[in-house]
Amino acid sequence: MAPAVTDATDPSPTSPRRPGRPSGSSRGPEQRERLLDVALALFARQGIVDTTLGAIARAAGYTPAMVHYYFKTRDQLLDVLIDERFQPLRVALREPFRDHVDDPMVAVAQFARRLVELSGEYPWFPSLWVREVISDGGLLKQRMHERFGDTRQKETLALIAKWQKQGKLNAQLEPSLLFLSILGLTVLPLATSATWRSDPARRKLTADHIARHALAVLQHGVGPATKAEA
Amino acid sequence: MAPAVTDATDPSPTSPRRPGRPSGSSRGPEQRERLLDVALALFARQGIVDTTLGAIARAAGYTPAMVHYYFKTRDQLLDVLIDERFQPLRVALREPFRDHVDDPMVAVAQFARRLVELSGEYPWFPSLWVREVISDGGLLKQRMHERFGDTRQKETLALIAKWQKQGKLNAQLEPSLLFLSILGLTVLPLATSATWRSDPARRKLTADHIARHALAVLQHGVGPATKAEA
Amino acid sequence: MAPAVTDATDPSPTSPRRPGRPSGSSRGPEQRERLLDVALALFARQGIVDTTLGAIARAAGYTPAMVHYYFKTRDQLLDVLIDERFQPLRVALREPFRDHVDDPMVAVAQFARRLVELSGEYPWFPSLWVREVISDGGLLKQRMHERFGDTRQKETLALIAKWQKQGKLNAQLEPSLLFLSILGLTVLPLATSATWRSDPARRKLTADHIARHALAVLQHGVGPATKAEA
Amino acid sequence: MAPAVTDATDPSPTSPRRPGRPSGSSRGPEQRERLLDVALALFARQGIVDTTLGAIARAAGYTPAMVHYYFKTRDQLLDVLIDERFQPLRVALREPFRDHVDDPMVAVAQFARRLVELSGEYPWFPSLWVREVISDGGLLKQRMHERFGDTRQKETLALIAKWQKQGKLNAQLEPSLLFLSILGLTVLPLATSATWRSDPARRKLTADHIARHALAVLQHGVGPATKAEA
DNA sequence: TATGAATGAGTCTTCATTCAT
DNA sequence: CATGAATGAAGACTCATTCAT
Repeated sequence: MAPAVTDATDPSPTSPRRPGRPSGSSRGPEQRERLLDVALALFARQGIVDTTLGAIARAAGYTPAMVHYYFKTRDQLLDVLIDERFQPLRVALREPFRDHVDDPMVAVAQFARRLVELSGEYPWFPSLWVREVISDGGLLKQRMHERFGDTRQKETLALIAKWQKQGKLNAQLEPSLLFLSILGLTVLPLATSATWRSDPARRKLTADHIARHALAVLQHGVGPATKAEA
Repeated sequence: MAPAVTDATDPSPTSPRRPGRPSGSSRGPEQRERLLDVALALFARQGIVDTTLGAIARAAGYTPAMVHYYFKTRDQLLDVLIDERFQPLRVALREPFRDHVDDPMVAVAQFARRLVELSGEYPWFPSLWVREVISDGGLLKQRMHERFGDTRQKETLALIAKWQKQGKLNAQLEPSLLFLSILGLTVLPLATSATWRSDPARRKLTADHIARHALAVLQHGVGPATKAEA
Repeated sequence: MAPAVTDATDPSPTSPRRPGRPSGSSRGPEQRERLLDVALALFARQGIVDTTLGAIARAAGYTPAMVHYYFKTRDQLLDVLIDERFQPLRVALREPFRDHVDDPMVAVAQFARRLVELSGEYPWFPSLWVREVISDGGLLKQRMHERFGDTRQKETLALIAKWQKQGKLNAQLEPSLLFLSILGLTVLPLATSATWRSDPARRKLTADHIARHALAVLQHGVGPATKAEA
Repeated sequence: MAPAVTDATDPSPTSPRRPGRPSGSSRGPEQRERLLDVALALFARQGIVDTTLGAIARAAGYTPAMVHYYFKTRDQLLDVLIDERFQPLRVALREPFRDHVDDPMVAVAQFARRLVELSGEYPWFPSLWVREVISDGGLLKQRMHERFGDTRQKETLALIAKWQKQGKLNAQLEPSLLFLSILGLTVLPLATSATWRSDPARRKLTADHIARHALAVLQHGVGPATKAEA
């Protein structure tokens, strides 16, 4: 048995050294990727706690033992998921605010749009984000915090405050809630969508509708258009 | 002893009859209430699936067997929770839109405020709502649907559309997303708050701040105040 | 009784008297008798091990605690059952062989008939006898042995042997199996009968048929009538 | 992957590969067989309901979890038992009546003998048959019915009636009770025998004695030999 | 006399995990 | 690489039993 001091904190998104074979070829273990895909899908559908390793294995056409072969423990599977699947999204989502430091409204709009886009590309994202990342007690919440604590948080808040002072953002906003609000207007509806199949009123809601709606609220609120905007 | 005979499906289409109770007072035994309280608290903190009956019992100072004494099965506990704790909130939340049929903005504002108030009064509400009611695969989602299917849904959507035509609501909104948006701006942040203790940037965020922020977004969007509103 | 929802499955034999008021009547421990009756009925239908004290109580319209009130433990209930319900039958069944010491065939016939009669009067008898008294591992087997070991067994066997020598009984018989054979031809079919409701071939089989059949076998075997008997 | 039968309910996206079994031999792992053997032995000795999976495991030298590994649930263990252990006996027992369609007395004799033989070979048979298959409420009764409903029943009864008309069988017999009678004369005594160790009168009763006795009754009844047969 | 409340002990079942092959 | 075999630990649920009232 291995030394068992499996440091879950190990942030090595790159070379996930497979024990034994030196892995000469570049042929990544596609099994591994497949398992990650399947895991994300099931986690998103049923919640993490409700998804057994056996279920993941079965859905992927493998044996439970194989899941352990690739991810020594259940915990490590989660860590890998965060490092290899969530982290990239996080990075991608930061861009709008980097590219438009002077025009927050543009940044906000792009951020919202990108959220919706990414959710289309990675269907597991909304559900997992809502249930397991932002929700209290979410299984990924603490983990993500540990892995990349919000280093830049203070700066970001300061930036938002500055925008408000400059009259570029609604001064009534709570800076620390800005991002969460955008998520709440985009990702939250998306996280509910699977059920929409059976809900006639929403059946035809596409990502586009959601994006449009979110932007409408973000840009004008729910009230009627004011004259200045008409 | 034997695995028992014929339990079969729960034959109580109506509210599970509370036997014994002299029926004078509707107050169940306080133990029962206590267990429900504790259950809600733990469910909200750790998620439903992660909370064993044993944990609930222990937290309440009893034995696991006693939980079964009051709620024959885990499933029935959930049902009771919905009927006795969630249902009342649902009813209370409908009022604003009943009382202000002609002024949707007032209704929206009151609805948002009430959400925040109720969340203060019932701290389990935001977390459970986000994780277990609106999230895909949430354990209460299907249950709540079964118990009170959204009868009035169509009418509500029609009403919203009417408001939009009357120029009382932002015409860009997706009617079916209106409520979810309000929830996303109020309940979602509240569902994240327990962790805020350790997040200095948000430590002082009170329910009031959240309410104010949500109203700000709902009334004006995140952009700067327009002249018409100044 | 537990506050939890009670199974609606139970088809209580008699009307489930709601307990409480002493009911005015001569009030012997009729409760006790009632419990014994119900216990026998359920034991016969589902087997002893499969029948919980709770089920007995419920079927009788009482609470489980009351069963303990009358019969301190489950074991004692069984003992009482043996003493008060089985023992009398045993005695009654001995008579034929006492009354016809000189004519075993008459005794046998009467014994068989009486078995069928008693089974009609005490419907629990065949089933319990087969499952719990003669079957290996039957819950009553050891108990009955302890309570009234077959004192007279040796004498009885000797008597049978004597009959055989006198040409009054088939000499090929194994004395120790005589009684069991008679039981096997009468009580065993009766113990199967409840199922017959759904078995068209046997639906109309009455106790009379069974008695007649058993006597036919006992008197002539299954072969065709020999000339001497014609 | 577990060898236990996978739930047909399982919605596994891909085909749930039944790995392992080389499919050449139909022999399952010997552990499985061993567990079945032990289960039968214990079921016969103590009754099915009284035998916990833990007891089976322990008696076989394994852990309870392993029983679940091979038989997903207690119920499935019973089903396997029926299919793999009872069914073969059933088939074997039919032969006599197939081979001697014209001479029922020969068939009956062979059937009785075979019952005794099989009981010697499979000591669990008599006890389980009496307690769990023919007894009302026996755990295997319904199961066996479901699995192989008595297709040929009607034909068999007709055949017996025919024999009676042809003077080949006692006309007084109830056709539907013929088989049960033979069982009652052979299997029933055998089902009692384990206890005979402690019963001096029966200690030396061998299967042979029982067979001889049963045949004696079946062929002549319990009465003395008639002249025609002398 | 009768019961509601409560529990300890035990059973079935699941699942992550290990390990020899 | 991959898996079948096996298990420890834990959870849901049941039930006989006790006890204060």
